Amino acid sequence: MRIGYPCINLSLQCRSSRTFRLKSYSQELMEKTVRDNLSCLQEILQYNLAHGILYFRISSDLIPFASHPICDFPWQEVFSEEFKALGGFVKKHKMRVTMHPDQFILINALEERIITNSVRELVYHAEVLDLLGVDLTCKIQIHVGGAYGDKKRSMTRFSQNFRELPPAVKRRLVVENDERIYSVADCMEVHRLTGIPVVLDALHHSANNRGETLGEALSLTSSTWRKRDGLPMVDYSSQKKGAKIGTHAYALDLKDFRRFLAETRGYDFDLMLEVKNKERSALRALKLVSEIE
DNA sequence: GGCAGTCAAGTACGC
DNA sequence: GCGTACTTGACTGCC
Repeated sequence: MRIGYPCINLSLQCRSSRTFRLKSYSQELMEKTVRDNLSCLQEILQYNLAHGILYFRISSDLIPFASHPICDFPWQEVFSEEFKALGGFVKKHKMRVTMHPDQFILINALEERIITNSVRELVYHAEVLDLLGVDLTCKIQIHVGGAYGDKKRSMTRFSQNFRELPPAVKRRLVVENDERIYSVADCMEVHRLTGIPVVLDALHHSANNRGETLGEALSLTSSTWRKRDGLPMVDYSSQKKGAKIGTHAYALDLKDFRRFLAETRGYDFDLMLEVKNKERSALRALKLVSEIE
């Protein structure tokens, strides 16, 4: 099991997700921002290696406005060497990097415009991973999307639109269960229709399920990962006490995490800790896991 | 320097 | 049909 955290390292001063307002766009600002973001990503990966963290989610803001029509900056060519070096580092140390485009990415939308924009954004994500030169275990994780009043038809639309996606996106795309609409069982149906692997989000599962235990859900989702997809991906976060179900806690709740480990014993997977204090919780989780083993 | 409002993008829901 | 909540970190304007 590799343990990771998303996008930001709070122990470091730099951020790999610096952006700017659309109104401020210029090629110069774009170049500087991307250069700084890539340099910070290098710092983060070095920090991770030094601390035994081999799993990391790269921020979608690495290249701001990459899929926006305003972007006329050939970042792919300008920074190809930087990407190659970063990817070489990832591969050399057997790390896994993934990406998670946000809620606006909907390939089952009703409006053609939304699908077009989503595909552009997915192509950008695939470009980043391809430029790094990392293998197909490095995934792009999205949710199934909206229900639009008819979940079944919306799932069918997902699978139909999935078939039309560029191969570079298709081979990296995975779906994650969400806390309101698409449960693990729904994602399994999407898997049946498309063949794509399912990421299990443990907290979402606790809020939205059909009675499966966590272990049963993990057994189901694990079966969707082929050898070339790598180990199954699992997202875990502690529920913030007293807050709405699904709200991420500030720090890892060790008691809850122990229970999670007990419930998932016997399965191997890579674990993404979606906790606000980021790498600090990842380090505590690593320590706990090594003590148990 | 600090704070509050706002930011490319969407859906769901209540009125 | 319209406004608002959802979630999140960072930018931006204002004091």
